[in-house]
Amino acid sequence: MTHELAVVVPTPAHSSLSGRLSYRSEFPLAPGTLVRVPLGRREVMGVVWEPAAGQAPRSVEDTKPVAGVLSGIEPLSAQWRELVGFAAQYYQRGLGEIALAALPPQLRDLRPDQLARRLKRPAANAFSPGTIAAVQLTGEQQQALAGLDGPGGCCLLFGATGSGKTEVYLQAVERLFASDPKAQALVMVPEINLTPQLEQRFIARFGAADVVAMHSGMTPPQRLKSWLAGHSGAARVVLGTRMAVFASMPALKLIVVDEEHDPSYKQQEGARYSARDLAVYRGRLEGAKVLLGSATPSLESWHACDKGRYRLLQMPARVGDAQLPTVRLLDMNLQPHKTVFSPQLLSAITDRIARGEQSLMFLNRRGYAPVLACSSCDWKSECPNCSAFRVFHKIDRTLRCHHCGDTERVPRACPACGNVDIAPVGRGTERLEETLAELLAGERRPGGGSVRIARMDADSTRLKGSLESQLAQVHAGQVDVLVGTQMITKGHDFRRITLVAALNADSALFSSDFRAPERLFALLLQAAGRAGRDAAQSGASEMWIQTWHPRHPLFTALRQHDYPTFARQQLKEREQAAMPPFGFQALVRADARTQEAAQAFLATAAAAAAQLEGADRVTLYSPVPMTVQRVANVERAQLLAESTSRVALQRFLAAWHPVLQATREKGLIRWAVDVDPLAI
DNA sequence: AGCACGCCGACT
DNA sequence: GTCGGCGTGCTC
Repeated sequence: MTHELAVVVPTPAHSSLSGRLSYRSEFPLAPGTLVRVPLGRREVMGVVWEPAAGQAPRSVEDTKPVAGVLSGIEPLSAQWRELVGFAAQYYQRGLGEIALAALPPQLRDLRPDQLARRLKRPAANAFSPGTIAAVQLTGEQQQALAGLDGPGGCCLLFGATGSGKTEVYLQAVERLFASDPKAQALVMVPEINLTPQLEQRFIARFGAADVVAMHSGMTPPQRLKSWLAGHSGAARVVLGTRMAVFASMPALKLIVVDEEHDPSYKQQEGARYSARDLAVYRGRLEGAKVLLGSATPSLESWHACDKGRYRLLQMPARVGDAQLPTVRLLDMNLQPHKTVFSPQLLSAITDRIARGEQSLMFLNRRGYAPVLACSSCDWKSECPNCSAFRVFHKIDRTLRCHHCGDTERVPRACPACGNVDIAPVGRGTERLEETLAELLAGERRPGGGSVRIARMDADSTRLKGSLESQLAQVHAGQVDVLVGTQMITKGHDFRRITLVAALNADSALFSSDFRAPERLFALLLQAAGRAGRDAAQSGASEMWIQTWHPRHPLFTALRQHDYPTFARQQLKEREQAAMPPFGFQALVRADARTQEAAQAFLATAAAAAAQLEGADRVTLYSPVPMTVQRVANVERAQLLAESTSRVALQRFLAAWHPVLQATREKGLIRWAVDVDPLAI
């Protein structure tokens, strides 16, 4: 007997094949079964799905038979399929695109016989039980942990930096396992860099056999192994980056999203989903508790607490009597022109050096200088392919475009007029390191040696293992001053740092992006959180901000470590402007040969949208070029859609999708919808 | 996305 | 006369 099957396969949303395809099989196959099917001239992996409601099946002669079944693997659960279905619908992507991207690549790439061999290989991890016992919780931590048991599925753990959120996560998982030995927990972190240290802590507590990691830095065999361990239930803790939100976990009972405010949870290319939002949805779907943690929650989550949708758990104090650092604002209007390090800051640094303490200088800009310019003509180091400047990297004497990767040796003389006097404009971490080294050249460490400065950014940590070794040097006290980008502000538990300084915070103050203040506040508070984590030194720990706008309300709130006041004020502004979380947005982005073509495509699609369902409740703005208008010789434009109703916006986007698909424009390369965009 | 087919410039 | 450029279109 022949069975009709609906199968999702990896086809991008562009083609009209974004839904289920019909195949036939001699045997009935349960939804969730992994299969290989012929598609055009090739064979791809697919997942059996439930048939689409109200879609007439194709005639049998139009369908091809399933080519093979991955029989060694249990079908994916109904909840997993529902999560994928929701993500595809909400973020306007193909079912198969999301489903297949959520599976380990080796499942797709391995030949059936190779896969069978992998499945037979015993998952025999040497049995190594956790060795580190739970530590005694503070009163606040105990209350937070107890609060998890309250009503409602989603809690926001609002805990100061250094308040011991990780220990709460650990004990929440521990208690879950005590009550249900089969239960599984999913723990998410925003960045790959943060997985190793968290993994260590979880392994120390629960043993290596129970904990697996899941992130894009792993090799394909590792990823397959982790995925299978989660899917079979053998791994009780899955720890990973945003991709882990789709991990198949049959007994999922707890989801932790650490640093839930972090923009990295929102994918910025391909399927632009928010792993944090999907985690909340998944929690409801699976009946699992969701614990969002942050010292500076997203305004979305904070607002959800205001509305009673999430429960707020608070831990304002640091563990072990450690104090939060004193925030000091340094008015740059009172400094001589072109001051980089004010004398006050410099003396604060040298004081630390004399005491054998460490300082951290935070500047969110890589390279030596963002622009190189000719002093006699108007030449600047523009990228030939992008509407952006190439950044001067002095270390290897290159000009590098941070958008398209274009790299060139620094010219000896101005390429336009031949003048040899071309100079760096502005300052990145490389130059900051250099300037600081000059300023501190005369200083001595307690032992008499010269001051040691280290730089940490994406360039200095590019090689595998260099991040770890650099961190180890800092921890071992071999560094006096650490200069770096936001990479150094996240998560790292530096014990000897008592001074943090932000050197160019102002640029974000007057950004046109309405989320810029929220991001800046989070970034600065997080940076401040690197100081004084050791209680013995925390009393003298400081966060310095050099600014031209010391009276800005953002800094006033930051000085008090007062996130709630900041959030209240921001939410008020957002409400008045009907911005998220009070309004809902989606962007359509278009890439084309010319800017005109990109905008024409958007304009045509917008004009055709007027008649659609829900169009009266959605505002469509005019197409505009993107901030960086051209990248790698592709022109980019975008169009904003806004509504006060999430449901109306969703309905409209669903109706608009086929219109966008049918819109033809010469020179158009691709387009994509970005629902709940982080930046506009 | 792949992978075809399809119609125009520099090579054996 | 062919090899190959990437523009357009299809895949149950």
